[in-house]
Amino acid sequence: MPTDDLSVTFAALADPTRRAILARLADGEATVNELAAPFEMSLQAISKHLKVLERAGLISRSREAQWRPCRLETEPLETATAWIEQYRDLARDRLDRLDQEIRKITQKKEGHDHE
Amino acid sequence: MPTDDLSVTFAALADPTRRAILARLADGEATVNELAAPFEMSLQAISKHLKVLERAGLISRSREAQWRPCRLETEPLETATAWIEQYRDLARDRLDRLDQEIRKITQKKEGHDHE
DNA sequence: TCCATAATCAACTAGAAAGTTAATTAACTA
DNA sequence: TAGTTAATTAACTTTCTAGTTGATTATGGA
Repeated sequence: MPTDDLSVTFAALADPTRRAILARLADGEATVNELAAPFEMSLQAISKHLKVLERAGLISRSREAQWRPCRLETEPLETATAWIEQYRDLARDRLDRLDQEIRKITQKKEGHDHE
Repeated sequence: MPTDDLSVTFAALADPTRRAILARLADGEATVNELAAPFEMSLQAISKHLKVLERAGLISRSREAQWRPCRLETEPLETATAWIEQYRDLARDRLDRLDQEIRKITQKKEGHDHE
């Protein structure tokens, strides 16, 4: 299993239960039981999912009496989008340049056709 | 293993070798051997990574004689960033509102202090 | 103190992921 | 046709993941 930050972040996002938990947390803090409520699976399974999210830095947990409220942390989300966008943009630029080349060639050809 | 599109995309991105392959492809098409060259692992392993990327729709492959050039496909990258940004923005907005509330309360308190 | 609640830890299982080597397919080349 | 190159498929191993149940820890309340 890769252990670099980006891999850990993407791996954490690669599960619908964990993404649903993050979506819920975008609305505000919640306890483990609250987060577990919508799902069929056991509380222990949710606890494990939270551990994965915490390890990825996507959530943080405090302590209030016997509750451990979770909150969303956006920093790894920034890093993840930054990575994706970098290569999306590079690919886009390259395609734009290709497109321009094709246009140039096509225009030249059309010019010759008309003369 | 979850099989929904987003999970498949994020899982594909959760590996440094695969991300390096995508980074290379942002520069333009490449064959399997070209993509494999920078890595220590076997060609077969790279072939498997490419299969994962293809299944996620992150690359497409054509055929030219005995070569199968790979190209980057950006559509799943868009979907992935869209998901992330949605919840990042929701969380950001919520924090902004919280911040305003705190400011209001602090200003009221300060007002009273000075009267 | 005793009990209930919130959550985690421990041990286990089934299935998936990532790598290996060996064999196979497909296309070009002499 | 025989040989070479590009790439995939097959079989196998090791390690990790995601879930289970049962036991344990930590806190608060009667």
